[in-house]
Amino acid sequence: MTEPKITSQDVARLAGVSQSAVSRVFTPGASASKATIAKVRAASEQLGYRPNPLARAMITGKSRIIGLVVAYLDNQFYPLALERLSNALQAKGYHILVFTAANSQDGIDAVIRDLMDYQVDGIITASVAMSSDLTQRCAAAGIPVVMFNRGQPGAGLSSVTSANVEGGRKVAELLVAGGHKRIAHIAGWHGSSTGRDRQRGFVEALADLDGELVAISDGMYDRDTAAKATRDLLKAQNPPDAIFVGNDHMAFAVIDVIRDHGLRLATDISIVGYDDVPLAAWGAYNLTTVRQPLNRMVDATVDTLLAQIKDPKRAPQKIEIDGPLILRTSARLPKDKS
Amino acid sequence: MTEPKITSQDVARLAGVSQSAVSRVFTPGASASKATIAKVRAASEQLGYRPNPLARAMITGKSRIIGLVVAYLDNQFYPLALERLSNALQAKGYHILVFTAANSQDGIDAVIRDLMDYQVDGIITASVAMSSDLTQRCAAAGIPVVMFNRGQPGAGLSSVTSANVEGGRKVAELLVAGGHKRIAHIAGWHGSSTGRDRQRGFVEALADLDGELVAISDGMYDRDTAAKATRDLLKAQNPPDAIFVGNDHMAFAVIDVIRDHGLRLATDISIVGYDDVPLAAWGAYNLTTVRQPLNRMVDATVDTLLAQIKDPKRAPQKIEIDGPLILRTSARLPKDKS
DNA sequence: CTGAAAGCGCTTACAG
DNA sequence: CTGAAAGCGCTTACAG
Repeated sequence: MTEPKITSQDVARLAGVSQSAVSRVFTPGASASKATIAKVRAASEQLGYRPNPLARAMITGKSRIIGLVVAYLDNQFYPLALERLSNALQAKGYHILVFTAANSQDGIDAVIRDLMDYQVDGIITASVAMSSDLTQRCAAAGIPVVMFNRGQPGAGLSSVTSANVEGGRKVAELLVAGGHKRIAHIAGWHGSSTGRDRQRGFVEALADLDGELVAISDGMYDRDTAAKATRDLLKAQNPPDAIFVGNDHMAFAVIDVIRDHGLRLATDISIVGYDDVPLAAWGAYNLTTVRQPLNRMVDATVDTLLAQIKDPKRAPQKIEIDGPLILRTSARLPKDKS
Repeated sequence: MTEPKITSQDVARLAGVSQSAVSRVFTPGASASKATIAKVRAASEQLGYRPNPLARAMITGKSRIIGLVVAYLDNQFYPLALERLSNALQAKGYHILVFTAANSQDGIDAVIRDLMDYQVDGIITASVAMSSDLTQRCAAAGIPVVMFNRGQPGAGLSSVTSANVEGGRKVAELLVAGGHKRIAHIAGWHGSSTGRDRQRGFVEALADLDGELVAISDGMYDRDTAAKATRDLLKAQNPPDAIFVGNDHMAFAVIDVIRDHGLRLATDISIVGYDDVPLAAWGAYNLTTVRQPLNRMVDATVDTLLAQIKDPKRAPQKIEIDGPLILRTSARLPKDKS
């Protein structure tokens, strides 16, 4: 019962024109007379013809497909990014081939190779790093890549992040101004530029301000790891009175543990996160955090990628977008602000 | 600087065989001698050849791409479903073309048409309904569709849901057994089978048990709508002592409002959700809810879809998977269970 | 502006 | 088992 596929041949026959004429009518920028256009449109309508994008892709080398590699979908930040990225790209007429990747280097490289086979016009990696080998292969294949929410040392790739060093610094300033004396940090994964940058800004600013940093550990962007780190901190003979947590997702786990111990937020211990995901604003957490301006980051990502697709010679861009500190109730405020 | 693409011609030349021989080596099931296979593999390795899936798709009509349409990414249930679905499909060698859809009928139909153009081998819609017109077109085009977490009256499409009617019933039984006297329901969107089924099971069971249903409203699967509905309920001269909320995502909003009003969960008012997303188990909410068995639902979805791709004449299946009530602390327990 | 023709990179009968 | 050839559904020089 499968309907036969309608091809440009069928349309040509019905419209009484050549197959190339049909193709031209559907190719933006190609020339065709009004009469031809009218005949072809009418015939297409009647038959329900739509050009086969696969055939088109094979010739032009442009698939209008963007590969999107994403991980950490349990952190609310990424589904939201995926949604916005997807909408923005769809609006520009692109389709999105999605890969969910565990964050192992082998897995990611295999995935990107697959993507390249499909002749994607560009690749966005969200929360994921690429090996420099692969980076070069993409460049060699002429496939632009932009990393979302992650940077990479060399100059090979475009990336869009928030101003993470600066963000870490803001948190240090807030905590010191709030009079905290024993400050700890449960960092984002050390394997990510994002985690390292936030930590660096935080630690440097703390040193500048003579704040006392009592402990640092790697939370791996993981709830359980962060929870365990928190329990360890609270077990100490002299527990911290503030913890800067590398992202909101971990900060929620930290808060759950804190409450479990009967401690009061802001009063006994202050918690600050990073991202400002929607959940951070919900009543149950009310998390003080640094906002990552998601919409602006997404726009920058899409703009950069499309610009590079349009002009393959365009140099990779490293874009950093500043985000504000959002004051809520999980951290004690400085006297003059409260 | 763009590298030229390696084709089967290049490999054939280097290996000293015909282009068809190269193709056969890469086509599972095609016959080739050991010697040929060895020569072709060696040459491919050396050149870094990988067959072009687009060209292959054009001939075979099988793209090994599955279209995935998803909405409501702010509800934690769906990103998780997306992740699992994506992983399961990737493991089977499929690629996933993702569309995020607002839940408007026009938008979804357009999206599915796009998907069909790309000759996807199958379509999964998550949390989204399809018009019967489109359903027929997919059938006519021979593209199997399975709806995830949503059913559809007619017999046209496969669907995988949890046992929603039964789930609603379980909640009614819990609430009545817990001695609640004024029970309200903030339902899932009436436009969704899922929302309607849960409500039906709940209302019917309540009637059977002589429970008093004081109010029903449509929460639209939306936080703000649910929050407003809750405020309205609490404003009444005689507010409810229990609310069954159509999914966890809305239940979190309901709980935020309840606490805002200084009410104690389970003591003053009981809240029950639906889904059992991870957040439901976190300390901040501890939500009593009906679990949707995500992994089993995903497995059933993938199995059904692949079976239908393999055998296009296979009849559509409507699969319902039972999920348990998860008792936490947001709802008062019956005496004998507490 | 328009048609005939070549070709994108493959798979698949068809002979041998 | 293997090669020559046709063809999937398009785009794009090339003439006219």
